[in-house]
Amino acid sequence: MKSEKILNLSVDCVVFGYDTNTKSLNVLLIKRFLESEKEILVDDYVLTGYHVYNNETLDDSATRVLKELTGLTNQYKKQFKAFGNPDRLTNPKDLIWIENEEFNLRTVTIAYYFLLKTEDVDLKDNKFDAKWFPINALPEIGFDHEKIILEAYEDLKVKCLSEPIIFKLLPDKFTINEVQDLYQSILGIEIDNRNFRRKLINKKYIIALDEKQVGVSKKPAQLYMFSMDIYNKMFSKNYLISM
Amino acid sequence: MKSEKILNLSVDCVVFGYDTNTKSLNVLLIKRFLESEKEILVDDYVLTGYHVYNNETLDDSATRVLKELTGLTNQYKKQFKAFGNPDRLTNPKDLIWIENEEFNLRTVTIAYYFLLKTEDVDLKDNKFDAKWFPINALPEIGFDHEKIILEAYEDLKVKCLSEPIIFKLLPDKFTINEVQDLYQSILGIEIDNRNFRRKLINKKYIIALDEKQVGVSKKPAQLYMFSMDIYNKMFSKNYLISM
DNA sequence: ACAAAAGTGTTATCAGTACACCCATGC
DNA sequence: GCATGGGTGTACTGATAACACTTTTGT
Repeated sequence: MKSEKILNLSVDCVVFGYDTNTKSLNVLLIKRFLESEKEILVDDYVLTGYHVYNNETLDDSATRVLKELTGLTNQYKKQFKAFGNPDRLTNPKDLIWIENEEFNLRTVTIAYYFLLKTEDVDLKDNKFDAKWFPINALPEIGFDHEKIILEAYEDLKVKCLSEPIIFKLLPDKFTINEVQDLYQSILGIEIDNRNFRRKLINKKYIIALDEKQVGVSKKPAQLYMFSMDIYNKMFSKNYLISM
Repeated sequence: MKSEKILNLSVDCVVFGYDTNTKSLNVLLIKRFLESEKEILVDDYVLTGYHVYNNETLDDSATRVLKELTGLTNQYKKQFKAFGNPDRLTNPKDLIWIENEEFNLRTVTIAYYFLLKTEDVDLKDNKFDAKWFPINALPEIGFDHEKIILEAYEDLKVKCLSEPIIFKLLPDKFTINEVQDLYQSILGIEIDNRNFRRKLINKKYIIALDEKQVGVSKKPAQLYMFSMDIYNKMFSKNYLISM
């Protein structure tokens, strides 16, 4: 089977990263720019995405797209929804853009989100002009990609309450306060520091290291790591009905 | 835009219903049967599904498919995953079957599940030979549809813990014990009746009616209903981090 | 010595869990 | 009158929530 693009099928990837300095949850977007002789026709940002090839799985497709953008593989990935409204690519700007690409007008996209460590991504000389944007300060966005981003964000909010995926967004070694800041950024809430510390430190899969922060200009904090092994052994399925 | 099938895109619907008598969570499947002169070529069950039309949304597509099978509209519906492995339709039996249909070999299906009241479905003279099967006693199933069913079931298990979707599976008027039985069927667990009653009756959106069961051969139970209005007004988003 | 962020304890309240018997009804 | 499923109360335990000050470090 020859490797051919499926013209009415794509994957789009919402790439989330967390910046521990600015304490903001960011999305990685690529630039879309097109001008004629006298005017700028398209100038905005979109998700990274591409056609699915006829001989690859949807998951592989998303993995490939992420790799082309960031060079990274083996990142946390979740297929969260398919978007396929007949009019999803029919804004005037999008129509102009599509003329230059091999897209079918009616394309269904399988949307994924990725969670990764901002520090792992090097955007110097990125061939797509990729840039991080805070989830709360998105630029002008093309296609229906803003909707896709917001639905990914909703899914992330729900999922981070019940699964330890938050650690995918943090460095391997982190402080308790960094975890708290991250929860606060994602959920948009305030959390009591004392209660949060106690709760987190009591988890067996949160391991205190023999290390403290270095290079900080104030009191350096204790570092911790997350152990997926221990977490998995704990069978953390509890059937708490809380509807 | 003329209404045309998109040959490499379909929706498949996992239809869940609950039988309060047998206390089993059921899935509605349709018969697949094909024979040559001398042998039976295909004889199993599959999900109901169909191509997406080029001028309809994915949601509309699923709604249409459900309506053709059951006559019902306005049922609870959730798009939960896309399935698109290149080899998902390539079992020998499936290849024989596909010859008779207009399917592309590489078809991506957008999978939905529906929750409805078994009593609302009339299977007499159903043109697809549809039949209910307990989720724990599925027959031989074609394509990759068993996988799709099991993933729908997993999603349902998780979702019923945090959202009141369980009532979509029950009659409008139900007893506390019916709700308990349903949770037990879905989750495969035992629940303490006294604790469960207290918890449920204390919810403001569970309303005791001025009615009891009729036509039962033992002590008739108090009937209750679920109020979506009250539930919605309660803003039940609580940010309990329980990972 | 000072600024900044790290780190620490107690109490009150609520929710979950475990557990065994009586009651109302239809037959 | 009896079999069947419906319905009830209490005590224990663990988790959450509210709340303010001291400590450590780098500069």
